[in-house]
Amino acid sequence: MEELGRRGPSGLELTMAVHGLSSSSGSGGGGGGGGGGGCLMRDLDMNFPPAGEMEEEYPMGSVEDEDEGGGGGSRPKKLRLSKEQSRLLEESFRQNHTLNPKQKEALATRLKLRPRQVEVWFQNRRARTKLKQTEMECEYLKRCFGSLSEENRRLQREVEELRALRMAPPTVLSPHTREPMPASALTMCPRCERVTTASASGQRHHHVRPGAVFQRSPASPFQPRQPSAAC
DNA sequence: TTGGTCAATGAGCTCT
DNA sequence: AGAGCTCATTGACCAA
Repeated sequence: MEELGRRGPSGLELTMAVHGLSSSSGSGGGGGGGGGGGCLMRDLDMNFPPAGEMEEEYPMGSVEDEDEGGGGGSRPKKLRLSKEQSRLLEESFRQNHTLNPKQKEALATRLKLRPRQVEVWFQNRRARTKLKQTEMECEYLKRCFGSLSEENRRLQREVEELRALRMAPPTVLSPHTREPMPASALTMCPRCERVTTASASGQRHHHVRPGAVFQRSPASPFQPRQPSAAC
C-alpha cells in the first residue's frame, strides 16, 4: 500500500474580516448531532458504490487493496486522496468554495472519484476553513481582551485618583491673599491646559504651582481622553 | 499507546 | 418534498 500525501494540504486559505466579527452565520445548527456515527453504512459504502453507480469505476484514491472478506460490520479501509487529487481539489476550492452539480460531476470524473466524495471533501474543507478562521478570531479577541483590560485598569486608577481629589479639601492658595481658594475659583486654562486661578477681570490668570492639590471646577469639564489604541 | 488528521456518516436545518 | 448545507461525531490511519 502506498500512503500518499501525509498531512493534508494545510494551506488553508484564510481571510479574517473581524471587525464586524461576521463569523459564518451558519445555519443556526441547533445542537443536532446526537449519535451519528453508527456503523450502518452497508448501503452507502463509499468504497463499494451501489450497483446503480457502478457503470464507472472509482479507484478509490490510494485504497486499492480490497482485503476481501473484510469480515463483520467493520468500516471499510479509509480512503486517502492522492497528492494529485488533493491538489486539484484545493485548486478548485480556491476558485469556488461550493460546487454546483455540474462542476461536481466534472470534478469527480476528472479525479476518478464519486460525486459524493467530491461533495464530502468540499464540506469538510469548508469546515476546516471555518475552524481555522474561528481560531484566528479567538486569538484576536484574546488580544483585544488583554489590551482592553489594561486600558480598563488604567482608567479605574484614574477614576480613583480623581475621586480622591474630589474628597480632599482644596488647598490652592490665592496668589493675592495667600488664603486657600474655593474650588469654584479654579478653572482650566484652555491654552496650556493647566489649572489656573482666574483674575476677577478674566484677563489674566495665574498658573497653580505644580503639585498643588486642587479640585476641578464644574465649569471646566475634563477633556475627553484619546482612547488608547486597544485593537 | 496516544493524539492528530481526515474521509465519511446521520441528524437537523434552510431554501426552493 | 427533497436537495444541499452545517454540525457533531465516528473510525481508519499515521507519527511521535
